[in-house]
Amino acid sequence: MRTTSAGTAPGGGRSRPTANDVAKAAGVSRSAVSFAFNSPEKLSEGTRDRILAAAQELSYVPNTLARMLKAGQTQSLGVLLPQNLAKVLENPYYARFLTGVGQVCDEQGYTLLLTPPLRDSMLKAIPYAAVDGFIVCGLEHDRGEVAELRRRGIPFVLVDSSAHDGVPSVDVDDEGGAYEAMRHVLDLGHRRIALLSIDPGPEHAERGYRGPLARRIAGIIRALAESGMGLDDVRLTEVPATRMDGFHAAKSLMASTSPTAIVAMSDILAFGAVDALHDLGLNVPGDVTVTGYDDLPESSWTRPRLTTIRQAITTKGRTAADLLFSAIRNEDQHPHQLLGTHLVVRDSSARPAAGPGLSGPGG
Amino acid sequence: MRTTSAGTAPGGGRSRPTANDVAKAAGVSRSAVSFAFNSPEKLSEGTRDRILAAAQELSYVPNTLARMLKAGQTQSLGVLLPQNLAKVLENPYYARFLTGVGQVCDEQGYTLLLTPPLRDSMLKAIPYAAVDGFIVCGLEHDRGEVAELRRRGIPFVLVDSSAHDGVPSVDVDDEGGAYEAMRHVLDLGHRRIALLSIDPGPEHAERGYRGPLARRIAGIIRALAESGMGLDDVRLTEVPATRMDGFHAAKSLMASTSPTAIVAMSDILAFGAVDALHDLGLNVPGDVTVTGYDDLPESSWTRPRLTTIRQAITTKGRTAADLLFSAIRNEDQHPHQLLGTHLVVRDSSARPAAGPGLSGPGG
DNA sequence: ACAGTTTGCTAACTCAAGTTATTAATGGGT
DNA sequence: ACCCATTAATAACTTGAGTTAGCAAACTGT
Repeated sequence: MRTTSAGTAPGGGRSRPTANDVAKAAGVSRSAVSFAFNSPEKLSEGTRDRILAAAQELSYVPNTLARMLKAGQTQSLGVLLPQNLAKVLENPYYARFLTGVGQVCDEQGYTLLLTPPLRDSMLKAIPYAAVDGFIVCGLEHDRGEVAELRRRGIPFVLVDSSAHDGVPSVDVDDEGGAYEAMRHVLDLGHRRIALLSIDPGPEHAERGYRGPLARRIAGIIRALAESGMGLDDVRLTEVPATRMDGFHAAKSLMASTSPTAIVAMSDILAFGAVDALHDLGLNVPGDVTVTGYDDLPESSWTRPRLTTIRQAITTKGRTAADLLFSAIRNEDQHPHQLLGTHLVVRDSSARPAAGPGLSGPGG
Repeated sequence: MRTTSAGTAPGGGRSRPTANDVAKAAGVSRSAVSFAFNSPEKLSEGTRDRILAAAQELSYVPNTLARMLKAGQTQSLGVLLPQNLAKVLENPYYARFLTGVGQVCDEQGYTLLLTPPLRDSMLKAIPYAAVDGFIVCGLEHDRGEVAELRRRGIPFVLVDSSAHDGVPSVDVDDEGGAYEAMRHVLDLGHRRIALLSIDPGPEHAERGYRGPLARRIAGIIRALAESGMGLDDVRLTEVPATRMDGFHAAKSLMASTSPTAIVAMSDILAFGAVDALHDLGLNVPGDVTVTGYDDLPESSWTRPRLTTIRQAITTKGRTAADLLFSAIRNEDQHPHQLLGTHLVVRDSSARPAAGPGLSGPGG
């Protein structure tokens, strides 16, 4: 006994009426029913009205899946995500990225299907997504997912991977961005520096840094090298990219090495760090310099306004979606897009209080 | 001439291989191919391996839509939205709501389909969403969309509507929340009050306030009435719920009536108002009291920390999704859920500077 | 050696549509 | 009255799969 709000059909039929039921009710063939909806000019006015009346009576609506199957398209765009929906949706970075994707979907009249890993596997999630194309987030080109998408013949675009031949992708100049951030802090004269970075996940041990994080670390190393330093000369902490983790990491950082500057690989982490420093009664940037990465909208609202690396996250989403749509339409287009980054100096960075005095670039 | 990355099939076939192609290649019937994947025990080891080998060779994968059609389920949950994807995704309120929905989807192994209006019509969007159920946001029960969902026999849950018989819904005690916010400001002694409210949209003229906004206004009126005031005694401004709009509205508000308190119907608007007041060199709450509505996470990070009305947005999303899943599973459950609200007093509200001195509750 | 069971596979049906080829009935022209 | 062109509707095919019923061959028991 189901107590669903359904069951309006006077015939008392259990399941939804199909075109067949309408055909029977109107005394015509099933083809005629289809014509009544899709090519009304092929039927006489009388028959058409009779069919539509019967459809109305039975409250018939064509089945969405069947129509998609026949049409060969879903009017839906998929985003293959590396994390759970809850994690992704509470992350402002993804909010902005998806906004960009959403802008294009809005223009094209497409829906947006968020596809998180199924039982911790992105690969397993793919067969459950009925979409015309995928935007794949944070995945290397040599992963099985790419092969799977190839076999399926579904158009796709990689985001935040490394540019690779034959695989369309949208990337950001992470190396340059991280370089600029570290260069800025070094140029200000800081030498006791903490690097607040993002946890590379369990695969890191076997594979090393991958994707954007690998490029950022490379940029950091380049900047340090220019000042005669190496990664070993900075205090490296890796935590998940949440405000809370940034908060706690900054606290334990201050308790141990007490750096004069904290270079965070994400604005969220930087916000948490600023919170922690305020909590300790320290002034930013008077006592400690903090820099972020991403330039989220919040970064210009916080006090002090955050010095950070601007990457056009929304543009990245838009570009990826544009690329994907031209792939879906089979248009030829340059498959790689590289987006720039640049330093935005605001109020959270300054020279160290009692610094060694040596400044000037090009150390 | 297509230059897609597809086309691995040695046969040179244009489209993706089907189970039929595999059957031909392996010299068996199509049924056998299906069995090889879904009930391997029904086939002899040799045949099964031969089929799987052929499938591998042709890089065959079962079609997602066809499987969904036959199975009668999509493993996907839909959210029917009243606004464009871009607008929704950049709105922190929705970010939190969808996080709640996402939590449940993660547990259930479901994907999440965001369905914005198609050509400005939520109704037209419904047929293009292949989902097992819908969460419908910000819609009254008497709208055509509800009827359409009924005809389709798709389970659904309304959110932010008004509780109504037979239509499952999740609602928040908006009347009580708005009452508390205004009560708090009145109790502090404020009498020159501005109400910074959300633009009710184009339908407002013919229909009046609807949904949560109607209830909030009602709560405001109740609180005012207790102090012998009416809506006419406060300055009412209605703008879209963005930080920028809050900023500009507060500026023009201060230029005209110069209220001692701004009661905002959304935290976002309150943030913008605080920005504007700081910009004018005014102190919050010293010169002007500001209260918000929603209690977004940001509200406890801003300086001053925002006095606001807490509504459990994430819980609302979770509850809606839970309700929807039990509807999908045909379990009987109480179809209405009402979530409470409560005042969170932080640092953005205080007695007016040179106020009339009269205080005490129960005015 | 023959009846009875088991194994292994396929034909035919199902999900629910859209589309092409074909037939039956009508209308017009000579 | 007969031929042709047009119209109106249907049968049959297509999208791509999963599932039941049933048939042939091989195997078992007496």
